[in-house]
Amino acid sequence: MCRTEIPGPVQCDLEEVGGVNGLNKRLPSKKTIGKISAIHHALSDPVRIHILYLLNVQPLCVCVIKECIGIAGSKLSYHLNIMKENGLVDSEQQGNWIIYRITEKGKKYADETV
Amino acid sequence: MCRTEIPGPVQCDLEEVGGVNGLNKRLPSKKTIGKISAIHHALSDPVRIHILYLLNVQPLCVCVIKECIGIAGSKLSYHLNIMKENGLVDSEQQGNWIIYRITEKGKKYADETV
DNA sequence: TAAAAATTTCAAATTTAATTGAATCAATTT
DNA sequence: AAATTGATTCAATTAAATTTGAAATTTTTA
Repeated sequence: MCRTEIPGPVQCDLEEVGGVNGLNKRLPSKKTIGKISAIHHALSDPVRIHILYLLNVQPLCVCVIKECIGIAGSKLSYHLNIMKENGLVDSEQQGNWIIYRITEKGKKYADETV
Repeated sequence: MCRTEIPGPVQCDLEEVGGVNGLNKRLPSKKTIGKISAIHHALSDPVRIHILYLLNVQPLCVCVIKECIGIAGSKLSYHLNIMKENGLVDSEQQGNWIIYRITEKGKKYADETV
């Protein structure tokens, strides 16, 4: 890694932890890291956060979400789908409409402070 | 919004909340929504989650992070910078090295369950 | 069963993010 | 002060995500 010595405190802590190998053992698996980044990716767009907070108030059909946000239907579908794939929302057909609702998982993220 | 009527339960809840206007008033501001999506974007890459968990164990210089993750220096710099801009980590120069540490804000995200 | 409405799907175009390697910068050592 | 090392910056490239509008799908109504 570094040819010469690395800084004292970092060095000490690192030894205590078992060096680079020991450090790596303390980390989540590659798979887990992938899942974590994926859920954050699903939340990384303002449109999707907007939808999340809307559905945190009450379940809504697509046409009302569309009216609230003011975007094209195809665009809305695209974002709803990403949220659904990541378990933030789910949907149910009711007659001519499809009602989207926030999931328990989604709620976890709808209450965070910035 | 919808030409005919919207589904009963959605309709009722929506009226209670003050219609689309009332609903919109319950949401965070555009600015807040932007901040929330930005922080999630900073966490939306596996490399950055990897770094976050590394630094959650202990502060590290760039060369050790590089060794743990196994990526090019310029790539690492790019990701560290995004994390820093979003307040997940900060850094301090110590002689020839730059030590990165997780922030309080960063810690909040390093303990979440998937 | 044809027409209409709500929503989704698809392919193309656009935008944004990430990667790469060379060059640069800053601190340190000789 | 020149050479070395750790780290960042930059411009070019590649890759991924988002947007767009038209077409298709599903359900309901006439």
